Amino acid sequence: MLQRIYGTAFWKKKDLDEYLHRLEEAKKRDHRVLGKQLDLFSIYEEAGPGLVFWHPNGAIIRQEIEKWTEEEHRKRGYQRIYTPHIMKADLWKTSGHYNFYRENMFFVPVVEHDEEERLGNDEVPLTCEEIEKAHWYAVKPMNCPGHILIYKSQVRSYRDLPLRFFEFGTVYRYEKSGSLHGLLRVRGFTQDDGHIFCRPDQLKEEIQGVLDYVMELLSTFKLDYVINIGTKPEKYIGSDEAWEHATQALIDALTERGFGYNIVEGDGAFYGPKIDIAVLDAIGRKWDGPTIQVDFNLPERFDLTYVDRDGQKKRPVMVHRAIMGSIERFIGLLIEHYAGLFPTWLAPTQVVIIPVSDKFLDYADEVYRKLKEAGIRVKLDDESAKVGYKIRKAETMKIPYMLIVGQKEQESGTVSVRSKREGDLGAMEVSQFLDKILTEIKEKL
RNA sequence: GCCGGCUUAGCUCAGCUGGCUAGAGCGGGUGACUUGUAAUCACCAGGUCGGGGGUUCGACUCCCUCAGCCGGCACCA
Repeated sequence: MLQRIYGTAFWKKKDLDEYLHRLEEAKKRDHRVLGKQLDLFSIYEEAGPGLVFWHPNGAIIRQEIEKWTEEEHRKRGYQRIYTPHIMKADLWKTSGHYNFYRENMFFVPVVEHDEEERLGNDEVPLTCEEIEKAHWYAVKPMNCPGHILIYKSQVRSYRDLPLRFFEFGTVYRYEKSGSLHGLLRVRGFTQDDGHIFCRPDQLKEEIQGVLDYVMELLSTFKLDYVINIGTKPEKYIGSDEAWEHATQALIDALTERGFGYNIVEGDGAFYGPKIDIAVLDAIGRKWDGPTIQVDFNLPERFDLTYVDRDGQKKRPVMVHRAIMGSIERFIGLLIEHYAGLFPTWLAPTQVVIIPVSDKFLDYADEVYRKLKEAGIRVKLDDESAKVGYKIRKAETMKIPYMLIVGQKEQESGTVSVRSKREGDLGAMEVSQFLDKILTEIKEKL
């Protein structure tokens, strides 16, 4: 009989202590725990593993991030598009996903059946016969084919390039059960997905544009990261010259911007080299998010062309890129990164007003209206409970600001400000507080 | 998917080697209290113990199986 024993060893007691401390810290920041505590999202056994339900609080965070992302894309010359969630299986044969990615895909059979027979029978979804006769759709695991169809919808001139399409593309992938992890690894997620169609000579500049955007994201959220370049794998398509050109474009783009990077030999996709940027979580684990991938394969498979200056049809280069990667994963990382205490612009509830007793409800309501009118996400805690209890509730929910109002404040027309970050800030005029918080929101502090 | 562990109330968890009507705290409801910077008190309602099957006089407890979760591996945004 064999008995397997697992263990983790440390050279010094201090290393072990640090490790244990880090685990404890990570537990406090765990996005799955905070997600429940802050009422952000949930996942249900009965709905399916890896499928996320965004609660009102989580939805606010997501919407704020999407708003920001959408605006950044617009500024950077992207055109927003929408594509369907299911498409015919044949399309995925053309794209090659059916062949290479089938085991990760969800399929939808379309069946003609006798409605009478089906009524009241939910035991067997499909008979073997029906499966044989069904024609199949696939739920999209990626957004590229949809973007490509739009590219192909008209003849493109070299003057049209680069063409940059952007979509919040929700995709579904049947990830192995053991790899699922809260929001960080799910089966249904939304990519901030974009595809750039350009001429080969535009490649480096386009990559730099994406890189600049990624850096804007990482600095806005103050995230730590590592940059990796994945080069030509053993199995690949496309000419060696094309690989050489594209890989060099990635390297040059990074070097000219002064970024360090690791080369991961053979880690490129079979269709082209890529830059992956891994974001670090609370315990230092790396999660790929931002990605820039050059693709020689799909333009070929879908026979994409543009008419060049000389009147000849030429093949465009395609760049797949995601800035956050997946919104689910990105928010998961943010929850851990901020330990649930979101910057004010993202906080689901930005301010809670706490009247000392019911006697001050009228004044509290007056303050509430003023903030509401200024566009602040504000709540009035009108429960007949002690101040200490209400403060505790707000602290637990990690609300950035509490405004305590009682006799003093009502008489002087002020509010007592308690900041989650800065502690007790004392009494101020409502307008003074508004200036402070509105600046904070605008500056994304 | 693989290896190991786990699954009891909305949440976090008790429940000894199988044996009376399965417990607590938080949360929820009701009432009282009218409160000054991290938990006021009392009462009440919530569970076919993850699903299915088996062993047994008897299963939350033992076995099988399915599902889900957790940790790790492998794979990926």
